[in-house]
Amino acid sequence: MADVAAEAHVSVKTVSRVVNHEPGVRPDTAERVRAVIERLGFRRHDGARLMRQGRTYTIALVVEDLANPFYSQVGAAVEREARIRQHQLITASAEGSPSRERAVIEALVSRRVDGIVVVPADESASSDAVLEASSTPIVYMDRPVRGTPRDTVLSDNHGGVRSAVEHLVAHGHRSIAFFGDDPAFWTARQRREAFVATHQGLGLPGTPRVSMGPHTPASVQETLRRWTDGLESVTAVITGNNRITLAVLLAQRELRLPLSLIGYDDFELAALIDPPVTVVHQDPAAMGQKAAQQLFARLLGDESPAQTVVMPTRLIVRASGVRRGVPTR
Amino acid sequence: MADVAAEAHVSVKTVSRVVNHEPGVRPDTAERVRAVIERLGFRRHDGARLMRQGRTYTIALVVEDLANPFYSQVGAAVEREARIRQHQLITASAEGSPSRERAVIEALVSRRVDGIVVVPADESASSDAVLEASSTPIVYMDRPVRGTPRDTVLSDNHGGVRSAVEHLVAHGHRSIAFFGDDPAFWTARQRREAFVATHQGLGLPGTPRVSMGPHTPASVQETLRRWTDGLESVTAVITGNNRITLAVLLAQRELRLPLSLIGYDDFELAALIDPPVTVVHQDPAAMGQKAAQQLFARLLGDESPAQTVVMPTRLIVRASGVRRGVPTR
DNA sequence: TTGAAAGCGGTACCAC
DNA sequence: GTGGTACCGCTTTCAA
Repeated sequence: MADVAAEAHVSVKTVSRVVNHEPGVRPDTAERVRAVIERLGFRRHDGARLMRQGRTYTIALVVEDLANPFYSQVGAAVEREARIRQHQLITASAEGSPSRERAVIEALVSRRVDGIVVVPADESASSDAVLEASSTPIVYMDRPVRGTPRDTVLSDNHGGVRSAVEHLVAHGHRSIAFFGDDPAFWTARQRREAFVATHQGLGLPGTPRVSMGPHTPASVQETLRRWTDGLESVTAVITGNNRITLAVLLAQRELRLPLSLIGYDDFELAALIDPPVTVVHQDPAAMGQKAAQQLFARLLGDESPAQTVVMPTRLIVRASGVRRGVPTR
Repeated sequence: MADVAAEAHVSVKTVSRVVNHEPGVRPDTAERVRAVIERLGFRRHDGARLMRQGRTYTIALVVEDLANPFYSQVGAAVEREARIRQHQLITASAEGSPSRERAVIEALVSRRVDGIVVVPADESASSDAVLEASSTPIVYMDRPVRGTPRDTVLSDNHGGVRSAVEHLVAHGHRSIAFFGDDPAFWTARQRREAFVATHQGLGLPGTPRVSMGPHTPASVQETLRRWTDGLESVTAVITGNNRITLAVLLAQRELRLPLSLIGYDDFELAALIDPPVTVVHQDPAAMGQKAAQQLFARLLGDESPAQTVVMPTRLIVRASGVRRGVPTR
């Protein structure tokens, strides 16, 4: 900028005015400056500018794994909200490790990102102190953290599972089982609780049959065999996520079990499986958008108390939820 | 930092030394400084530091759409390489628009990112001048650009299609058709050319049957009907990407056509479709990793001529490639 | 071992 | 309209 100023015989301040389209520069001066800028190939150094202004116009997204479709959809939505507002998005994976998450967040705070959206690795809010000290706005997604209330965007796990159970019951199922993910995950526990509560609430017979992860293809098969081997055979299964849906589909095919099935999370070819798979759809894009909007509201000065938003799920009815008769034994 | 210095009765330079673990500070001085840092909750401002050092320890990835599984896998791989090297990753979507891509890249250059990996929206290298002027290293992915040679990481489109055709021929197919994507895309044209070339190279009878996009479900059905209606009915189809594979599967089911099929790009439940779908697998993670490694090599001073790397594809054989008999008419 | 001062590349503030 | 200068928060350089 100093070079441009010298070359155009004006002060740096005037160059700055031209670059930033500030008023109060004579058109011919501005034109002369612009010509020099063009000739020298000058570009404003945003780092310097932002340092002076104290804002980086950058937000960050911290997730477990960017390649996971759920997170990548969240990422796309957050990036979009950022771009609309002339912000950049830094994405970082914590690979499910709280310590790595903490390190990542500390690095982001050191960079003075304006705000962070994070899908926390656990409920410990391990970087709370750092964030508190730096007063960097943060929005949690998908899972809440303990301690001070924070802005949080969750999915309606309870409602999602309930809609699945009700759909199956409406189609005549009375013996429904649940395959959940590792109970180390908050969402997995939520869905399990929702299943048990709905099971009891609807007065279904017997004790709710539940199998929590981590699962292996072998363990899924074994469990399915057990559940379908006997007088009170299970007639329908609800899964706790995508991966488990896949495992159950495979096991079911292997064992030739005509079980009904409702998966958690939609997947691209759900309509092409035979029968097409009915699923509980969480809307990751909507969740990401909501989280970003909440974050930007804070950046714009919203000082209201931290709020938790629960996003609705939607049951996408295909065909796998209808009664398929008693399993062959 | 000035605050810390004042509080610890040392100069800012000494604080700087402590923060950066530079030698030449007496242990007790360092300890005193550390105590103050702790008490004041001081964090080094990386923006200021990086400005002084002239490097941002940040790279960027520009793609069409982060939610697309191909790109999100690339993104995860690039982020991983960045994280390993203590860099941050800024991700940006250009939504397939060359002008938006240009704007995004200009913003990144203004931020002085150390380097950029980009999946270009078209072949025009629209931001070439900007990048050239700023001498920001860039690595192109998936598609080449015209003009000055640049570091580029491509997938072996020709080999991928050839392996598909050969697989079908090995299973007795002689009448094979190709559903490509919009020829506006370089990869779509590559794959079409590869199909035609292989078709002729293997001496298959007749003119290669090819339908290029953009496709709609209706157009795909119509084309399939035409291709299977007559004496020289097509017995196998190769698709140009994921989306088209899906469209063909749907149309095929609708029309009850027992066509063999090989899809381009693997997808999660390919093994669960009936019959399980054989696909040409490009390895997006490997491509992203390679591109990032190439970029970091440049950042470390590699001055060798621009190179183009072609990553191999892999045919994942399931069952949809075998002969399924003459279509019902 | 420690510190003073210049400077990175801009912007804020105020004078002219 | 335009310019001078302090300053953002840190590192670099060099002197003490």
